Amino acid sequence: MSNAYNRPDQLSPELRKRVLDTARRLGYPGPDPVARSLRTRKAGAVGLLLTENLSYAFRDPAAVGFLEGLALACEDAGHGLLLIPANPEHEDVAAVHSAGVDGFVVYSVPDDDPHLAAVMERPVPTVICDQPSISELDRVGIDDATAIKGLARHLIELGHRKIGVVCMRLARNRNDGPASPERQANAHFHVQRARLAALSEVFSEVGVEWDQVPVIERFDHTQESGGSAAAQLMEMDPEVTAVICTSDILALGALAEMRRQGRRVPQDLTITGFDGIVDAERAELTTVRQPVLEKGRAAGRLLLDASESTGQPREVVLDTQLITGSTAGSPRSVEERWFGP
Amino acid sequence: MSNAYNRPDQLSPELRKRVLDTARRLGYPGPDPVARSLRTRKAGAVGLLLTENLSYAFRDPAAVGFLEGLALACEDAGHGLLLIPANPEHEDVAAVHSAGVDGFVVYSVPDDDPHLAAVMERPVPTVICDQPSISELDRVGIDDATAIKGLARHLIELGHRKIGVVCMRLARNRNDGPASPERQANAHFHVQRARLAALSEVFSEVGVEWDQVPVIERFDHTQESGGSAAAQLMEMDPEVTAVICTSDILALGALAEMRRQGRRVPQDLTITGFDGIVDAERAELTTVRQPVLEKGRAAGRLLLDASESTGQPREVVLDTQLITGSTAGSPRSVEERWFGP
DNA sequence: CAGGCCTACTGAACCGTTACGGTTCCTGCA
DNA sequence: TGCAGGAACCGTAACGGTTCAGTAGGCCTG
Repeated sequence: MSNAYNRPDQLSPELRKRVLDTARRLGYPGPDPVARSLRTRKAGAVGLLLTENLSYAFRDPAAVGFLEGLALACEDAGHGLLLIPANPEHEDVAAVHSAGVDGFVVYSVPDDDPHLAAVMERPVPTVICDQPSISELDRVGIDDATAIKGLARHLIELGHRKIGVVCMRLARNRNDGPASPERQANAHFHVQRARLAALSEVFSEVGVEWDQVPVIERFDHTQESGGSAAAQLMEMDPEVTAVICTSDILALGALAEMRRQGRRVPQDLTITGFDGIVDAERAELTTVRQPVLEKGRAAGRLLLDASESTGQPREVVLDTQLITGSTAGSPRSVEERWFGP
Repeated sequence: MSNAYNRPDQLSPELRKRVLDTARRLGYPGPDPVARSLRTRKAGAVGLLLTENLSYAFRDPAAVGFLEGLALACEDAGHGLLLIPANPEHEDVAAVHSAGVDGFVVYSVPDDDPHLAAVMERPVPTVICDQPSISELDRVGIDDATAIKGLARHLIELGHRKIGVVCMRLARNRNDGPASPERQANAHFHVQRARLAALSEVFSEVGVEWDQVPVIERFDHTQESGGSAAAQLMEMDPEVTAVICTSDILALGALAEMRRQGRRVPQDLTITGFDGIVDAERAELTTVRQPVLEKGRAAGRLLLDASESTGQPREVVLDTQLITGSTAGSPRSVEERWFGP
């Protein structure tokens, strides 16, 4: 029966025609993809898990770039891309359990996310991107420590010693405000943890005590969050000369808010970002560019590549690039800052 | 067996525990989603078909907005969103046949697309968005004619009579250049056809002969296309005082190219777009805003709403809004244009 | 002419789950 | 003690396609 559809060489043309004709006459809608999937154990789709509302994937430019790359890889392999609804509020893992996919790409979820646990229970290949650092799984990412160290050294060369940090959420529970050193060290988002640790390391080398460095955390990843976090930071510690943000979105928000408050950037205050999104380029933000599209594509390739025979988990580490824009400059002395040059 | 997983109320807690324990011991990975789909006749996912490379969905801001809205609706219903790879070059319909979904959303495909035909053969509900106008199917869109007529009347009031048009692809075959009236009338992209027809109607009312109006078509929907199309247009007919683009992307490209050529907008030339994307706002483009996110959400709702009992195909028409930016002004006389004011 | 082989086609088992009906067993009431 | 009724549990039949073994018939060869 289904031979007529899929294996034209296995039967004579006239029988095939007869079968197809009667099938049409009977209103047969063609082979059922689900039944085929069950039998062949192939779904022809890749599942994407990310720990935000689904629509977030389309709001964050970095995520959009990643998705574009992933879509590219899927397309090459003729696979579909299934966006899995994983609301971070509800711990409803059903969507992961009911996703008919040949593998998962996990993007930017905390290492204690129940959805991630559910994915790992599924007997399909999985590629982790950026966020959780799980040793047994294939992984695509950047060297966060090295990347942000380059940025930090740049600021140190410019003369900055009084710095502050604005970072993205560190754990699944909301904490909009200062993040204690413990919270930093125990962060469930590996990327944020690595960046903070690297900053701590580099600045310690030049005598900056990390406990004294204000780190403001924001749960929501929006420009508004960046703005309010920067405001909170400057209120807590007005002597800060440089605000390091762990994402461009936050940095752009901080930039706008600081300028709104009448501070000149970079004369009065240095602001830096991370990611290298298009809007950052437009704003001439000093930042670290990471190849988001390539990241997505690499993740897809890793997942769909059949030559995964090696039992060893594979790892792809992509290069980053320091972008010196116009939002970082030398700090002015305190007198200058208060009384003008 | 699977009762233990899905129907805890049907059996006693200790049996459930025993079953689950032995299941784990035997390495049972949990109920198979594909088999469940087959049995329950539900896939828990919505398929999205669009006639571009998959990654295009993430490059065009209007498409991204649409996707965000669609994702929102899917999320509410706990459904996944499956992006179906439908390469417009290959007529490979297999991806449509093998998509395990409960329904399709078709976005912006030509009405003679083989993938669309394949979707219609599948016995699942389908919602059309914007592009193909198929009478039997549910549909979400805007009133393209009315929307662009408002824009056209605005230009007419400003005094424009010598206009040119830059439009997106009109059919599946590539034609980068002038589009003949026949090609316009036979366009397989309903939206483009409707807009051109509406423009023709309105300008005819004020004595403009449509055959004389240059319409430049571009296959690729990029800013580069918009720029080169505008250049070609002005070369063909230097007396044109207003370039109407059928998308913001094209308009932004035209704007950049015309300014690069030294023309002042709007003093020397008026340029308008369509869609109302963020970049257009930033560029103060005169355009028509359409609610792309709402469109996606409406499509999702329509598809997932069980109350589709009425045999009648449903239709949602969303409102649009004329945005008067700073890229449209009164035309200068020919003398002024050549010799300065 | 008989035996063997190849082609065209048919039938049945299996993929893993859910739905449903049937059986057992226990409790409560007369 | 007998019986009704319900809760708990179990067995089995689909769901629809793929695959593979098996069969019939035709053709070639010794």
